Amino acid sequence: MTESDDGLLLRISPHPPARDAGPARRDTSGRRAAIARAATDLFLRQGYQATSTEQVASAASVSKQTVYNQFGDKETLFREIVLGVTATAEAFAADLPSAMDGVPAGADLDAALRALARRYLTVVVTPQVLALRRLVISEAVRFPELAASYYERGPERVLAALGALFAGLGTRGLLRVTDPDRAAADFAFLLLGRTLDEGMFRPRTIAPAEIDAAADHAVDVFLAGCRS
Amino acid sequence: MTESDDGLLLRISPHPPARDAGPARRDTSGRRAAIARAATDLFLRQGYQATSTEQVASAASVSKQTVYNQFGDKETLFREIVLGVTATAEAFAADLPSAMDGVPAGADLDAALRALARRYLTVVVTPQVLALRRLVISEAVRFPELAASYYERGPERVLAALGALFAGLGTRGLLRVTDPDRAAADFAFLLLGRTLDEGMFRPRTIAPAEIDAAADHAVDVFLAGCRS
DNA sequence: GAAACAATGGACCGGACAGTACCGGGAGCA
DNA sequence: TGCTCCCGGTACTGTCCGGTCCATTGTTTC
Repeated sequence: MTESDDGLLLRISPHPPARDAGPARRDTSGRRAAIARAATDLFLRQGYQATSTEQVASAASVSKQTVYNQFGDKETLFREIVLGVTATAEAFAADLPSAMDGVPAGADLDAALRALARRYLTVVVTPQVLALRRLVISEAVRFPELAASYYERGPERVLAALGALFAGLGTRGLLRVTDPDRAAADFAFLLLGRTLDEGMFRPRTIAPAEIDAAADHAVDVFLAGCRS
Repeated sequence: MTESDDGLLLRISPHPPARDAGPARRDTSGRRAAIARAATDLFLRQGYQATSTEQVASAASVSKQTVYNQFGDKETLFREIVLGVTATAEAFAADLPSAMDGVPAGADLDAALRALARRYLTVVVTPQVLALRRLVISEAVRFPELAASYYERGPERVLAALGALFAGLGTRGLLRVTDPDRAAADFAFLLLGRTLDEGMFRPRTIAPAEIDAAADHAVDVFLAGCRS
């Protein structure tokens, strides 16, 4: 609670869903955002069960009643927080397909893939992303529909975008791909698998050099299988 | 609580650590094992926080006091359960290196790798293994040393055994490997990545045909990179 | 057969926490 | 400026759960 890392994009809707009619009487949206920020920080660091609504309230410099007025109950708050943070992954997935539109020749494909791999891995091993994964997995039993929604909007959407990307490279003759979706999964898990898996159990900081090495290696192995 | 799937190996020590001196007065080990079985089932299905010691006791047809006499407190019980189930993975890892000692020629390498991949994937997507992973990840914040221990004895040990296997195949000239550990991670995550990742968020049963297809594909891609 | 001993089991305690009731005070309106 | 409405803060309630206490029972030994 001493410091909160605000490097995290928040997509919490600034208006409470119930009372959008009528003029805002007070500084409602500011408080709501403050609660969302505090809750995001606490949930990601401590998990759902371990954070009490009182903790959220005091971290947001707000009373507990305000939290309940804004979000209804703890489960709703949690859902909004998780979906809000998940939006970050959606934004990344949306950028992926366009990332390699400009690749002209086969020689540059290598470099472009390496750059893409580096960007991808860098985002995924972010402490916030790892913490979100841990959080969603932790509550997958209690909130199965939330876990499914996260997977769909996050990892699966990224895989789909990657598949579309590879399909495009295939039709342009730059890559020999029979099944773009499988190729996407191969690429993704060659790249992320080890780091992501270890990151679930042993939090540690990944050095940039390590990221570069992993990205280069993944691209090497991947291209060995489907260079055209 | 209606039924407990007992397909899970349990390696809980049948004797309480404190009183191994003196003759056992009652049916101590039986009760201890029953508690361990019930706790394993409940922890894997519901998680640590959501299962109360009373639930464990009643599922084991035993009183709460007996649980506390046998295991001290809830945290100790949890640690023993997790380490006990983890022993399953250790047993698998111990079998891996010897799995391919008898591979004679290069033609059979393909088939042997496919069989290995199929066995590996089949074990890892077991509901019990997935549940254990989810459980350990869930409590990684509260029990960091347990998470580290699980990772070390489970996934990391399997990767090390796989690395040793590939190193052996390399020296025998059957495979072209520069870095056996990296090759092991590549193989493992090509094979498991997608299924394992999805399994964390969306519990579903994996059809045997799906396992075969994934195993064959993983071996294809892997061998494309390091066939000698 | 009896006494001693230890584990057992049901009742119990203290704390934590989600959610609520009620009152004070500030914002809009006349 | 005064009135009204509604939001927010404090204090509270009911519940659940981890852990403990003590009477009881079954076992072992003499």
